[in-house]
Amino acid sequence: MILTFDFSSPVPIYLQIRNQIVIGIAEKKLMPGEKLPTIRALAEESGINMMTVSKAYQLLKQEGYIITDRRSGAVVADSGKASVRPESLDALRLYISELRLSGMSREEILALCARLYEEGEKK
Amino acid sequence: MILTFDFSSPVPIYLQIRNQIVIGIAEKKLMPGEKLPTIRALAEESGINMMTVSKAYQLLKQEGYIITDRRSGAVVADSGKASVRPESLDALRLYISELRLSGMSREEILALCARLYEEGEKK
Amino acid sequence: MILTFDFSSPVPIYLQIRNQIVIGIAEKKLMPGEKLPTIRALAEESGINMMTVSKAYQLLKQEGYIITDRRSGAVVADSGKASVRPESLDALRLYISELRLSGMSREEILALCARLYEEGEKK
Amino acid sequence: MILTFDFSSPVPIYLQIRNQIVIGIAEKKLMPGEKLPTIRALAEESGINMMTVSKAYQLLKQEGYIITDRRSGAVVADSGKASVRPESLDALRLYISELRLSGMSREEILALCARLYEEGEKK
DNA sequence: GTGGTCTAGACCACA
DNA sequence: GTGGTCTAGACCACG
Repeated sequence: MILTFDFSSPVPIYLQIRNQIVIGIAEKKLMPGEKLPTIRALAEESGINMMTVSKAYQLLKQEGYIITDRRSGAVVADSGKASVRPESLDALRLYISELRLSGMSREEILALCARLYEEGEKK
Repeated sequence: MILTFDFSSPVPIYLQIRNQIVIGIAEKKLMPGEKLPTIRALAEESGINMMTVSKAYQLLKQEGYIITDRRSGAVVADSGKASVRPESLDALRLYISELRLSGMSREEILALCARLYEEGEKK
Repeated sequence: MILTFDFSSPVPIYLQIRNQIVIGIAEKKLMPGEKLPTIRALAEESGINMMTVSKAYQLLKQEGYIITDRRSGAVVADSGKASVRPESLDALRLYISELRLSGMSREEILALCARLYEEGEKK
Repeated sequence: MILTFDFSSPVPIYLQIRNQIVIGIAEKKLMPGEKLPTIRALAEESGINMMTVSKAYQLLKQEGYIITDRRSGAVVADSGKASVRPESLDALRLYISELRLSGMSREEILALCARLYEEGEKK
């Protein structure tokens, strides 16, 4: 599990970390119960400040994606613990609208969604 | 077509305007060729700063969703003229990941996407 | 509304800020719609770092006690928007247990609770 | 008397132990004079470090909830021996504020407090 | 002007 | 060892 960053993106770094970990869990690159790197380790290997990594972890914890155990650091939570953010639904609606306006058909869009879904299944 | 704003959202106002207009076009509340309100009019009726509305219109124009005509102001462009933002794909992947982690099955997610797509078709 | 801090307390500063503002709202020293000091102003007058104050405000926002408006800073939200944290109930149970074990009777405890409640009513 | 732990809670483990024992005494699951498990036994059966359990017992002793006897280990002290922590009052004020802001009326709050009090009486 | 983000360093309690 | 907190300063996008 390697993280990559786009420092020129409007998406803040801590959210980029959070997003990649969420996708990693969904696509089973990170399994429930698996240990995440410690804040310090992740900060060091990625060159990101500890506070920033910490912010990402706190967000992930608050959303229910990970559990931070005082003794052993952070581990991936069991699936189904996280709840969908209402903004996610709005955003999904928006992106599907954009795809349609770019000329994609209903079938193409659904096929795309299915493909994205299956990205995590085949593993 | 009424615009609503969430001033406490992290999404900047100009993007909220842009997003609502894009969804409006996709869901056919705004038809190709239809005139949009002038910047001044929209700013006044919604209590938003003109600079902010202007920024939204510039973005919409640049993305190909609207065309600005010196005489008649801004009109909705023909469908298929807009280009998909490359971030959209990543975002779609992220949102599908979130839906899956909330416990939704492949079928439920695809049904949701289809429903979001059809929101604009039935009209 | 003057904030006071106990730097030797195990309760972190940002929580002390949050708690005092919550109490202030409940006891009507801060009314719905009222503007809170800006992060910078509060940081300066209290000698606390901006980031710490910011953390308190973000928590208050997330819990629904305040709304941060991109234009005018933070204002007190309407009452009834916030939801009780389950930990609060546990903590209440704990404190009532402690009061009882210190020898207070049922009536004394209820009178104390009533008094604390009315602290905000008489204003 | 079974102890449960939330390792992802900000409340340190030793306090979680202490709190559960205090509630247990108040709700008469632990009676004055009753023997508590030894530090070693409690540590083993719950998988907690002995140092941590010891810290909890020291705190309980210092607060007057238990008495440690060289021969018979730790026993529950007589009621009324414990002293109220001064922070308790502030905390109570805070929690009542939170309940009020969640929309509960004076009567509902007092009824809740009475119910929490009686939790231990009916036994 | 505002809030939001980030850095580089530090200290602390907990286990 | 871990995560949690705090500081002092900086930059940025937004409106």
